[in-house]
Amino acid sequence: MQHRLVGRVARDLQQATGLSGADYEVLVNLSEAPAGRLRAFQLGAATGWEKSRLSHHISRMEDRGLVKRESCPTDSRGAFVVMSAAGRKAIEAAAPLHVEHVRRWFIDSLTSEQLDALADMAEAVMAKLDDDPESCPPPCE
Amino acid sequence: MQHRLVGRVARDLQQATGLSGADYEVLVNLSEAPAGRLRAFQLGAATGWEKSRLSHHISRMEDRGLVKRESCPTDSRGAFVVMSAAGRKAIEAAAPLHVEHVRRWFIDSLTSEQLDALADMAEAVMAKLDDDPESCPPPCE
DNA sequence: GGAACCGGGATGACACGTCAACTATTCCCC
DNA sequence: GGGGAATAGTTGACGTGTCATCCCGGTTCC
Repeated sequence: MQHRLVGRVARDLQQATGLSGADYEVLVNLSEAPAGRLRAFQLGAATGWEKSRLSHHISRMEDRGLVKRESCPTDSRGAFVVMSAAGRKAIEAAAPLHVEHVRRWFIDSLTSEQLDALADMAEAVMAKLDDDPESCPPPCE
Repeated sequence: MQHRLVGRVARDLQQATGLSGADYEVLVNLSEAPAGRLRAFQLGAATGWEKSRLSHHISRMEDRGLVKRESCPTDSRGAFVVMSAAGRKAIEAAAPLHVEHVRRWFIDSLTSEQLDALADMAEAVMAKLDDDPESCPPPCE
């Protein structure tokens, strides 16, 4: 069901705005940052992605003109990811639609008690994953 | 959380047995079928995958020797997917491990009441997705 | 000062999924 | 029985995600 739900919401978003779920997540994070710019590693932390995935995705988004890369003056190996005007426009168009879709397909299907219960479950599973000997993928800091 | 959980279980499975989640699903379905063989469309229905995805995946598994394709005598456009000896061995090695991992990371994190509640939620969302008028590309307002 | 090491990031190869054609066969109905 | 729709499956292009590897600048420590 998770697969179908996410697939559905992603398709709706894609069709309506041309943004993938990943694009959306990147742009949301950038739009919440001062001046729409973040260091790549900060963006990685915010999304929980590996740096490799992030780098690839930023490249693709750069090709489509949604973001730009800028070098960092204080750490010359670093890179900023900056939202372009097109990126800003895209996220502003997409956000309300996306919220509405999630509500329509997910939130409205469940009662608020169910949502609370679900949050508890997610937390329980995450806790289990966290205090594992060698589970490193997301929170290695 | 779903992403992390599935990722974790898949990595464990991959590392221990060399099978991906998709491989596993194919082999489980084949192993439950008489003679370890199914028509491609039956396998598609069982997994819920599109035929294209199935075809691609079967090709990859065929390259690795886990399954074979055979043509169907009664419908010459059809194809059987048959588990090979290696495939049988792989699934028999993987199944108990996989069950144990799912239990460890998921089932044991939750109470049985939570699991029941989760099943209800999944059903509710699926029902909503099912009785959709195929929400048209143009936000049919 | 230089070697070893670390952290930020890029890159290439590859697995996976989806979409859009395309082929080939079978079904159905006039 | 002949032609169009439906069915079964394949293929190619493309976007996405992971892994391993490399590069390069900064730190640390001798």
